Amino acid sequence: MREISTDEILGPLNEQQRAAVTQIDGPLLILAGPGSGKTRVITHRIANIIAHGVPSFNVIALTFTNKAAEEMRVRLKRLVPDNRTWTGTFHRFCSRLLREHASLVGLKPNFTIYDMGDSKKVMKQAIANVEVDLRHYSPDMLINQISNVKSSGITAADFQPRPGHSLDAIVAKVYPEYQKLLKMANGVDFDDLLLHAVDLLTNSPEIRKALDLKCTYMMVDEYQDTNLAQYKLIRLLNHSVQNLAVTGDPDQSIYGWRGANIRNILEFEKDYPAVNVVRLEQNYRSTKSILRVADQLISNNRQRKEKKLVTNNAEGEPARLVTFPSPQDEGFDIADSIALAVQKGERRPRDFAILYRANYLSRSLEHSLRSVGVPYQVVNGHEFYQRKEIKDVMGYLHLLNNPDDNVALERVINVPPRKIGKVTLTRLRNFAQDSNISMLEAARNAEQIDSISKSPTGKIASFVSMYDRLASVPTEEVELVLKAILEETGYRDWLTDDGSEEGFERARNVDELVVAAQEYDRDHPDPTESGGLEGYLEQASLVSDTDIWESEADFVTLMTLHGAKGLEFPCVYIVGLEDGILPHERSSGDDDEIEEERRLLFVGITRAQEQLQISRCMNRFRKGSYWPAIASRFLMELPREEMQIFEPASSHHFDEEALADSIADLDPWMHDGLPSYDINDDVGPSIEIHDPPEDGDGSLGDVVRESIAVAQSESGTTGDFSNSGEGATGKTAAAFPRIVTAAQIEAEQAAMQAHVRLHPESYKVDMEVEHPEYGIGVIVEITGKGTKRTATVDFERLGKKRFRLAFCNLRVN
DNA sequence: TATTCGCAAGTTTTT
DNA sequence: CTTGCGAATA
Repeated sequence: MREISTDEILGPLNEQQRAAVTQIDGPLLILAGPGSGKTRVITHRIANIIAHGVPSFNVIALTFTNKAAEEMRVRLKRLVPDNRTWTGTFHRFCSRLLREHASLVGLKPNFTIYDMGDSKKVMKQAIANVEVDLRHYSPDMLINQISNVKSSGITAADFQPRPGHSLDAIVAKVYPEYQKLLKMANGVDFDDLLLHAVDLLTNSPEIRKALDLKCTYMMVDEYQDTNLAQYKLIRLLNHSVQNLAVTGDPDQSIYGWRGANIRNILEFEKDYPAVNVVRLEQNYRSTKSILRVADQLISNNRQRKEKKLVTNNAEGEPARLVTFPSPQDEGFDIADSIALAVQKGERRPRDFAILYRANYLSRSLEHSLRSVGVPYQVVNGHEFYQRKEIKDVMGYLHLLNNPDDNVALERVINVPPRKIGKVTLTRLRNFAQDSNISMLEAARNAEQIDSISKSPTGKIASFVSMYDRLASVPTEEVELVLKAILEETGYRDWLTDDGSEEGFERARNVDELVVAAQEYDRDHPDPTESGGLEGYLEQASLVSDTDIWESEADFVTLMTLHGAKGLEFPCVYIVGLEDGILPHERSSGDDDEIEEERRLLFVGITRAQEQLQISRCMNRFRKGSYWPAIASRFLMELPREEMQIFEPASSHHFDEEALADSIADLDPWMHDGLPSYDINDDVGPSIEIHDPPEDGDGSLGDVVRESIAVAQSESGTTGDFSNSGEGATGKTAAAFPRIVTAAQIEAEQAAMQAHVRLHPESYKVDMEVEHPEYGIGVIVEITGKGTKRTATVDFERLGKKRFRLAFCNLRVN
């Protein structure tokens, strides 16, 4: 191993950072403000520990996201090229541990990790099985409650309902049943990964001790986000030796709703009395003015460890506080200003991030960015894996890897349709549960099940034999397994059978999955080292949304405030600062929850390096129509006197009722990404915030696209991230963000020019129109208005059909 | 008994 | 818009 010089490790550090890095033994609490070089401290500290003779494989670093783990791994490798330090997420750590000792917690090593949707199905089944009265609670509330119990490290056997607590009483019944079903399916949910690991280490002292001795130096990142189960896990692994260093920032604790316990960090000093506390307060990220905004906001929180934020960075521009009439204005204004900055050559798309409280808020922003021609990526990780076609194909993979996976079997047994229906399935399920075998096993013996009549038996038998043919395919290369599935089941052909555009879209997604599998195989050639089917499935289950973010590519980033934690951008827009959105209406209960929402905004603000704009709208689309929106209370907690404030001009002829009407009529247009006409025109001019771009001569978009093309070709050569090591995230995950490239936008616009879809009022009788399915026809009658405006079209081949013009896909040549 | 169609309801954050 | 659920239909 190469000798690392002390200079190399300590040189680039400030005094506080150095204090954290040079402490090797004993407990250490690093309170790290945003942008304070936390990752640098962790990696340099590990390097220092190794430099002092500790074998690198005795050091382990736990993070929350794969992205953070990956970054740590890469940066550590730069300092200590051939280290064998394990870096990864809690969940991955536990998953590894459980696969090794599965039988000790009643699992088999090939267990399935269920996502939320699948867990929900199991939960519904459990609820049905125990016949509880759910009149006063929804399944979602129950899922939540059980998740909370699990996050506290309480197993089904240990659970004690509080007397007189009706939800607890239900949990006491459903929780054990839910666990029973999971166990039968050889599956775990996310909470189980932690819970079972804690269970394992608690009940197997030898394993606990061995692991404790192996992990002699432990680092935990984002400690403020740990829940009780994670806390227990950490304690179990720091029993014999307490060389534990945790980093965190109570002001950035934003996962309380998930069971994260801010107490863990606030009381770390009580848990480990010998602790040394280091504060990293020097900020290297943001301008002074941005930092003051963050500081003043967070000072409204009572539950916190007082912490200063100081920086030597420039004063910078004042932050901007803007009020827009509507989300359309908000979107177009942001898109325009980004396009302008890119056009002038001041910025590149990747310098910008637009952050919001909830995913649905990205819609109008996407629409605007498209119209203006700015490439963007929406970081919404599970979206891809949540698609039906992807879940179906993954279902087959899961069933092959884990034949007990009943959820997967129920998902795929009749997809594509094999004429095996609900009733048959229920009988199969009941038989399996009664005989304590898997549903696949039950299917093998279908002819012995009295309740199942003759005709479905044959269908089931042919499904089973198809499964057996697939099961004979070697699982070392995921790509081959995937292709065999598509071939054998005819799934892909079934998608495109009806010739619809949607079908082709789905088939493309499936193809993308095959490409991802290819890449996975390439990056994980060794089946024993997380390669092969099992490794692939595990990784697919444990990717999160920020993991999927492409930092190298030149796109504007759209993501939730939660997703943005740990990242930084030169220019940040935070949108939707409205009561009910931020703070969110479903969390505006007590002070604690308001404080968490405030921290969420604090996280958003502190992502910004140079420019920050916070905005809100006076109207927001909710429950089918536009409603006046109230400004977020947080806006009054900002240092308004030093910010640039923009309100709509008073002369602006703004008629709320007319706006609501006009936009309600237009709503279908908002979602479908077809900017046939500019909603702005109906609303009136947007407020003047900066110089409006030159009138529409089309040159703006072109210039933007051109500079984007250049940027992309540059990043293509420089941005090759050669990730060796374990490659937890790897490129597989990187293939899935919803990216809209300049080329795509161009193609779309070209297509739109060829076939133009019109405003509902613009269609006239006798017009010739084209429909994607029915072909060419002539409008013979038009009635109604607004969204009810309906045309009757006489098609050459199929005769007359009626269409609601606002929704249909009729185009004029 | 499976499939398809129509209608109603609903949209926080995520490992 | 999307998803899920129930009723009609083949």
